Amino acid sequence: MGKCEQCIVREFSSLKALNKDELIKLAECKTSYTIKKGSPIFEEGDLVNGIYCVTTGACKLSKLSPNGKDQIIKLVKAGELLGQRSMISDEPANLSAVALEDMEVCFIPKAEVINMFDKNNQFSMNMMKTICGDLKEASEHMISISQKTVKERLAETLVYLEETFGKNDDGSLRIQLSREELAGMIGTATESCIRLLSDFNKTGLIGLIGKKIVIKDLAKLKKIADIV
Amino acid sequence: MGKCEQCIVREFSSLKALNKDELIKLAECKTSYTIKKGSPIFEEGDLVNGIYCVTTGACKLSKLSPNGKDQIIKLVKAGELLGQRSMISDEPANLSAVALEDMEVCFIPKAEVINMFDKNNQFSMNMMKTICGDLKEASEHMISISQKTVKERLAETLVYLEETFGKNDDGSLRIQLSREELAGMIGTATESCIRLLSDFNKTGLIGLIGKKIVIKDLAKLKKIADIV
DNA sequence: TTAAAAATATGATATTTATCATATTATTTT
DNA sequence: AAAATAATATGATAAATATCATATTTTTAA
Repeated sequence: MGKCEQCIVREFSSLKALNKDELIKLAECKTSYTIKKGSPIFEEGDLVNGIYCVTTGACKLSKLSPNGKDQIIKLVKAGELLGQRSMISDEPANLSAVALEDMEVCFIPKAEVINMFDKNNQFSMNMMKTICGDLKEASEHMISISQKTVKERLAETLVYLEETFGKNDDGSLRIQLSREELAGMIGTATESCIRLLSDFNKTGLIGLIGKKIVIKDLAKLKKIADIV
Repeated sequence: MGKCEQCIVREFSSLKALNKDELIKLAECKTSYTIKKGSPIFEEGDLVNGIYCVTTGACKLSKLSPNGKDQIIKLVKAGELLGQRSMISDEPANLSAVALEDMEVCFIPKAEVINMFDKNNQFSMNMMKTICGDLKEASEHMISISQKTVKERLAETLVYLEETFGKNDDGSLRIQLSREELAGMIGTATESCIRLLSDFNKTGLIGLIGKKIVIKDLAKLKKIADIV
């Protein structure tokens, strides 16, 4: 059983408010899981009776629509928590969490989280702030979908992916999304997404190495995305 | 100065967790405001140093986009709170709150809210649940904008408006939105919204009395919106 | 009350984006 | 390694929606 005390990722989430004793207690009640790329951590409709702390890897939070399209609401990376919404609301998850790469996550049962809420105000305040941040992002994402063109949203998303997940040695985006997943983030048809990537490639904004994407002109992409 | 104890709307928000003493204390520190239809309660960029409790009336939370369109993120009605996101995040508001009808609101300063967070866990838990609910709604709204047609979204919104705000004696929607505002909720051009209302009118789904809208076939609208 | 302004309505057209069809390339399975 | 499958790519078209123009109605202000 790993020690939460020595786990650096806790510094990046609400858990940073916990003191030594609380971390020791946390280490005793948590369960660690390894999740293979493509596997779900939880699925739409599951009762998530606690929260997951992502130690390594990243996942997507998405919802399958009746027409078969998977809309990606948010990407969650190492250091972030997962499942708070469902746990706090006491409702089944409205989104599925699926690993985009191999992951390690720690599950913290609800009773323990609630206990920490009660005893550590800074922890609950941090959690509130995180959720408020998510809410702000959701509003902005909504406006972006409703008022920007697909081209602008693709540019915006590519910039976000590079700035959030970094790049490999060959300059390609570290986080590997299929074209279908990228389309799901943008809220467009897969073909439209592929077509625009192709355009960006032709105009030198990006490079395409197989299915890998290299950002070649970040400044111009930002300009297209209208994020100055 | 009104007594919070005797104010029924508190039962509809996180404030329901407060006990008698807390309500008396609240009544002492709150400030009441009257807001005329069309006036802002706060605007994008304002630091909202507390929360507003809506006593009567309703308002829209919206964001003005660079192209001049006002995207409506959420409607807030009597009984609900306003400004939590900004207050909790300690950030300027990312949305403007503008009265859709004459309103009465009570402002509760941040210090008092934080104090209640610390002393009353149920209150902070309620607040978290509300914000989580908002987050869920935002996700669903996002999916709706990205995967449903304008027609489906208009149907969905009309159903929502009748079910949430009720109707007048003549059967028209109680909440009065301009076509432009309705378009802003749906995320479409005003003309497109007007055109579809006209279609719905011609096919007997709704009636149009001047600018008022009467829902005539709720079941069929729900079917169009795909909310069974 | 009348003139001016704003909101609603509708037609014509342009633009954006989705869909369908079909290659081409990459990946997996046998 | 070859066959099968899946992912990516691109063209041709259709559908949805935005935009522009202009008329009509409603509201506001002089």
